[in-house]
Amino acid sequence: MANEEKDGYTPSVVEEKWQRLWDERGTNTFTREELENAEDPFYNLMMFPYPSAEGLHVGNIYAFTGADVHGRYHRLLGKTVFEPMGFDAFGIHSENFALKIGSHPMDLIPSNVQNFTRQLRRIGGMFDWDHSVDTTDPSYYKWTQWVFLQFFKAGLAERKEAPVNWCPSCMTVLANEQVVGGECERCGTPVEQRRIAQWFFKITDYAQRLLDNLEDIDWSPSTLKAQANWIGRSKGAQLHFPVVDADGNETGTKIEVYTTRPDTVYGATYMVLSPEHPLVSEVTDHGLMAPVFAYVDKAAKKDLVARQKVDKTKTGVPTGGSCRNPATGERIPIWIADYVLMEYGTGAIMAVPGHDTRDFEFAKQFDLPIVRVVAGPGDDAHTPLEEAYVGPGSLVNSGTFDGTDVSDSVDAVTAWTAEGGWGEPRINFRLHDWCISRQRYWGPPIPIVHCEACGPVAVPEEDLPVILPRVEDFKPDDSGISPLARVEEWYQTTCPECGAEARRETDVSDTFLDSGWYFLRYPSTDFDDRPFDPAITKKWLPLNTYIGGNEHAVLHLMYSRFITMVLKDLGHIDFEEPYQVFRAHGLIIADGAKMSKSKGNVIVPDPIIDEHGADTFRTYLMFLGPFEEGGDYRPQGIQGPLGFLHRLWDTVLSATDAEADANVERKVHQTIRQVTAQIPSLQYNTAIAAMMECLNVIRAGGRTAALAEVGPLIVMVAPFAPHIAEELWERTGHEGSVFDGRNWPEFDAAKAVDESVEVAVQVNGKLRASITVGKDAPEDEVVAAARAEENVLRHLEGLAERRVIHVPGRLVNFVVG
RNA sequence: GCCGGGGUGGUGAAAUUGGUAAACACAGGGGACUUAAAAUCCCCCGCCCUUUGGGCUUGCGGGUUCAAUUCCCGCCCCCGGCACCA
Repeated sequence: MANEEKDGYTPSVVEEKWQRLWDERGTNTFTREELENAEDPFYNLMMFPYPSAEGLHVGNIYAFTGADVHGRYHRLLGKTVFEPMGFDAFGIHSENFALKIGSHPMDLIPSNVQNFTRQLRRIGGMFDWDHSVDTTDPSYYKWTQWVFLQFFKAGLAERKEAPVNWCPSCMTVLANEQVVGGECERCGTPVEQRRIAQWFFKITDYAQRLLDNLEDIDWSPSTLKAQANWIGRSKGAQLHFPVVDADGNETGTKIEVYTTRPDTVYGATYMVLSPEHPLVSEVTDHGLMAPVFAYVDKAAKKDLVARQKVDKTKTGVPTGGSCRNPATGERIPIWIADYVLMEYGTGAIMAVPGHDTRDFEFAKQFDLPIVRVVAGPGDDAHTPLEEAYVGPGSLVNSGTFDGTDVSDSVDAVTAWTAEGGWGEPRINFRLHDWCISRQRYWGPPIPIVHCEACGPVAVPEEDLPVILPRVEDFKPDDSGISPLARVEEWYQTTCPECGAEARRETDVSDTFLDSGWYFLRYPSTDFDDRPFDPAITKKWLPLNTYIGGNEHAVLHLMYSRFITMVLKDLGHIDFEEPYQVFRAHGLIIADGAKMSKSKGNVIVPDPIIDEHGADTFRTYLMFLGPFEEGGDYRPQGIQGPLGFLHRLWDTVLSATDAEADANVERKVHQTIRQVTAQIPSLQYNTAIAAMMECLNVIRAGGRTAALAEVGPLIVMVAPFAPHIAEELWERTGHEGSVFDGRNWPEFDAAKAVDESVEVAVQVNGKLRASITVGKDAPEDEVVAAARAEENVLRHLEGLAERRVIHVPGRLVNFVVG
């Protein structure tokens, strides 16, 4: 073996032995009965990977190892820790990769999964391979389709038109990633928007609950913040602006606008409709139809990526039509501009250029009137505006509201608009309904049949799964929208309700639907007649810990929370938040950047494991920085943990049966205290440092250790280096696995107490000496000892002592002057 | 622009949330043991000076305090996410 060492520690031999024994003994896997009867269940999950052709890189291993350490620690506390692993293998990634290399995803995925599995076994993860999932397996996506049907039957899945990127040359829908500089990545034709019917899940119905529940779950603060921002609740008012004709008479039509600043309504000097707004043609003057529709057309031609880009200059056209501002009674013009989005609010705004930066910019561009209605400190009603003023102040030029502080003005003005019958309070969310349709091949078919007479009809549950057929030509091409729409023998069917000829839905569902419920499936993979068994689900869920990357802080975590909530409302489960505890891990940095294929700095784990072994590699990854922050991967750094494990091996195998030395024992118990406190809070780097320090004390001066001294270290190192821990556990006379039973060392506070402490002595805050005193020495004794130090005396000499500060066990500070 | 996270030796990083800044480790230097090498053990390792001592030092500038990496105010820079959300 390449890594054989003189001390007899050969990682590859030890690791192969224990990985084989774990498999043989079923150490990491549970039977259905074990899951049903577990006494102290602990469900420890990490986000499952997408099985790429490249295999796992060091960044993936880092995440999985950190989660595995957490799981193994709880196992050592005696819990039944369920730690499954699976594969999120559907989606555009796999599809595009298969297209690129001229292969088929149905051929690629199995070998990728096999390679991932091999790598995951090699790093010694405590994965229950008897309860794995692969989202592309019909036995899994059968239930993904079942989830869809529950939503459909509950009225939470609806079909509506939505814009997609459309390549007019290829006649196909493009994902945002396939639009390069506004052009189709394949043929270079400019991409436009097209509205097609798609399936949506009504997540917006749950927006408030998704927001409120954030209060009660234990997640990384940054993730909570990201979720709250994504939901984007804002409080304001919906106001109705009457449209007026050329003579100033109301036509009866009203334009609805949403605003978070109803208090600035006196400053609304024009209106803007989004190009897609239904009232565009109604408000436009006959003479201006041509330019207005040219503009609307141009906006539609922009692809969705370009449309969202913030341009320096705003564009727009006047309609010639106008509204009356109900606050001022003045007539104001109506414009069309694509800086107003149809998807948010009402698709129309009242423009307040004085106090909104975008409106200000637009007003300057088109020379529209700007009125000040908020006066900041030092301003009056006539102070000119050089830019939009959005700060605090009081209302001016606002009728009876003049002088009202802006902080109380929103509610006051909203109430006034409601009294006048032209407004009401309104809460808005930026969260949009979840479009789950994909006009693609590599996903689970949406289990719907379209019947001319009955409309969209659910495929009966007993007919699931709707199998994704093997289609050799799954490339999006010029024959239609979705690849499945070309497979006539597949989509032709009969209506489950009336029996007439009908057509299957040819869109597949979003990958986030696959990953939206997978945590429910793992404990129940022993059942093929139900998505999740009620008894097992009750025992094992919600999850105890979920660990994953912050790149999923929004979408995956939001969608899976939403699905869980709906399943609870439909009576399938009895909890609504799947992840009690979520922790985001940090990123591994290589050559100053996040590891990624495009940056070319990917580090492959296999050669490192070949050279040093999985235990050393794991320990190094956990040592190189705080787990939640990530850190720099430096190849040389592995020497530290490598030497540590070798020294541990040597120390344990040469240990005697002698009594533990009192000083060493104190260090050991201090270490137990620290490691026990730090592992649950994922402070792995300092926990490992503490163990290194402890071993240094045990070995100081080359002394021979007593087994009683090193014993606890074998167990404490086990979450990080499980193989060597097993081997040393066995060689020190234990039977079976260190992970069976509650083997975590007990902390004895009495044994950890230092008899004497070192106290810093300062004069005016500057360190002048350091003294050693008994741990409970009274203050006057400590101060006297401090004062007696020669170097302290010199600094006190001739100066008046004003104060003495004594922090027991830490310092004495003489304040003189 | 907004929201998060950061900025500490040659390097990765620590600091009990206001109490001796730099634990642990990498790299580097010196020594012991050894025929030799590896392994192991010991010592040095922020900067500067007039070196049994003294001064300076946690991105920059102020402040509070006996005491600030930690708290407050004002800046600069880096990383991640969102981005015309009215």
